[in-house]
Amino acid sequence: MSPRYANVSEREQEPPSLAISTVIFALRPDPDTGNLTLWLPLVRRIRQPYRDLWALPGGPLRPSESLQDAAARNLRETTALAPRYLEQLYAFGGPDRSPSPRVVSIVYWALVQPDEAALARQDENVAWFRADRVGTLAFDHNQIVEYALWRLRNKLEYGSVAYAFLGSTFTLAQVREVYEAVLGRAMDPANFRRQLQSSVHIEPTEEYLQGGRHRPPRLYRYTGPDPRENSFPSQPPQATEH
Amino acid sequence: MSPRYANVSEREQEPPSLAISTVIFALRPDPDTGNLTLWLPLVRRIRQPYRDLWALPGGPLRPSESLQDAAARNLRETTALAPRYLEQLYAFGGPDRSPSPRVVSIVYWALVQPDEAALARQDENVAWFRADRVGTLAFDHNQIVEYALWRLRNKLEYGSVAYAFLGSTFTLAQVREVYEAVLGRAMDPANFRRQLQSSVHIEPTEEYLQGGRHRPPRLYRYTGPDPRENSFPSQPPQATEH
DNA sequence: TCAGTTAGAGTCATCCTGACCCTTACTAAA
DNA sequence: TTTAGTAAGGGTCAGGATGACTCTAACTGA
Repeated sequence: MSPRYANVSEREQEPPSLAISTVIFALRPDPDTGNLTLWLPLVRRIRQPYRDLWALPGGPLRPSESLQDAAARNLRETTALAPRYLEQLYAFGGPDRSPSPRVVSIVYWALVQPDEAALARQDENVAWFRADRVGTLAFDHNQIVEYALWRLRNKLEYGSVAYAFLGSTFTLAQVREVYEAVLGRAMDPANFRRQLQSSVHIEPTEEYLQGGRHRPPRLYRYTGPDPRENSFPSQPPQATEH
Repeated sequence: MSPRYANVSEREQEPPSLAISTVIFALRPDPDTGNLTLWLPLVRRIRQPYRDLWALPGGPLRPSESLQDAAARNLRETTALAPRYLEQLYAFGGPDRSPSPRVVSIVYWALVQPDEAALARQDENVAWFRADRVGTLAFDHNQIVEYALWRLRNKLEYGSVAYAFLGSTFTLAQVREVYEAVLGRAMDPANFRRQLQSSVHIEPTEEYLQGGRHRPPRLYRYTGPDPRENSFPSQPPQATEH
């Protein structure tokens, strides 16, 4: 590698560059237990620094695209996925998070449906990892994944993010599985059902899921606001002036 | 060629410039009613674009400082304030949010105590506005202020942000005033007291606030975690490893 | 000394939650 | 055809939290 600057002070005159990265979450059955668990795709770095370590997918911001568009494109290019949910996570910009030229990363996080995730590209340099077993990543990406997990769990308890993992109709047990996978703990099926049904954002259909081994469960449909609207840009949560 | 981007890198682009801005909230008595209300300082733009309009304080990121340090410095330089609470709000980077050269702004929000706020610099080009009456601001700063207000209200209901507005000891009525000012509605004093006391994060002292016109209230002390720790960088909410 | 006001404790009905139980409806095996 | 097993989905019950409200204590200023 050729040094770009003769010394430190020269290097420090250079403005920090800007990059967009994404943390992509999907639910997949654990190969051992068969339970749904959280997975995310990582890409192998093919150059220095941190060559051969795994890292979050990312890339530069193009002149005419918004931050969110850049994240969506980036995600599509590395994993061939079109996520249902895409939201800004945090901007990471410590002066020492990357050696040599300083990089400020604006990180997005995405949720994809299991069937989509199955179609994701996967090769020598793109692989899926269990979210709690990613190993040592390049840069500060371990921190970023931890933070994304924390945000995901927080958001789940709050609102309607769970449906971003699911299709247009789903059984209540499927919603419960999403919660159990993300929060990492079992939940009482009866109480969970009661809570969901008391929520306004869900609506029973007249259809039942056939083909299971037991009593066929009713299918439901999500009718609330687009889950992304919970964050920016959003409707003012209460009219502050009339 | 040395790597310019932390992630999968592509060809180099014309980089958008990066700026740090801050939304600074303080509580001040309303000049008309005397009730505590939310205020924030704005600076007048002295050059194009949006010349003579009010805007959020902001400035560039220096090479060796972290994003948070840049926000703190920026805040100190424009208002002479050292806030008790400073947290990242959002990164705004739409391609059309600023005419001509594209600017990506990483926005922080700060909470300062009323006595501090009274010391803030104030001149022809720096003035305080009621948060719900800022008028038309430069760039997309109206959106940013709206979003910061929404986040503030959300965080308040959740946790321990209120104490960032207060000194080291305070009466329960003062905490209630903070809530009423931020949420914009009156709260039952008795129920509010009960809720706060059931919270673990607060501790009675042996002192009473003298000099009032009525029965002297007991002073309390906040003993919970630093309110900033609720967000990133934070303790892992549950130990995922070990 | 008294009127006014806030501090702070307590009451009560209601709602939400977690733990638990029971019936219904289906499949697969006997 | 019968029976065992399991998930769906309905329900009960006790305990905790919440909102509306009342009552007494303690101080100041007139």
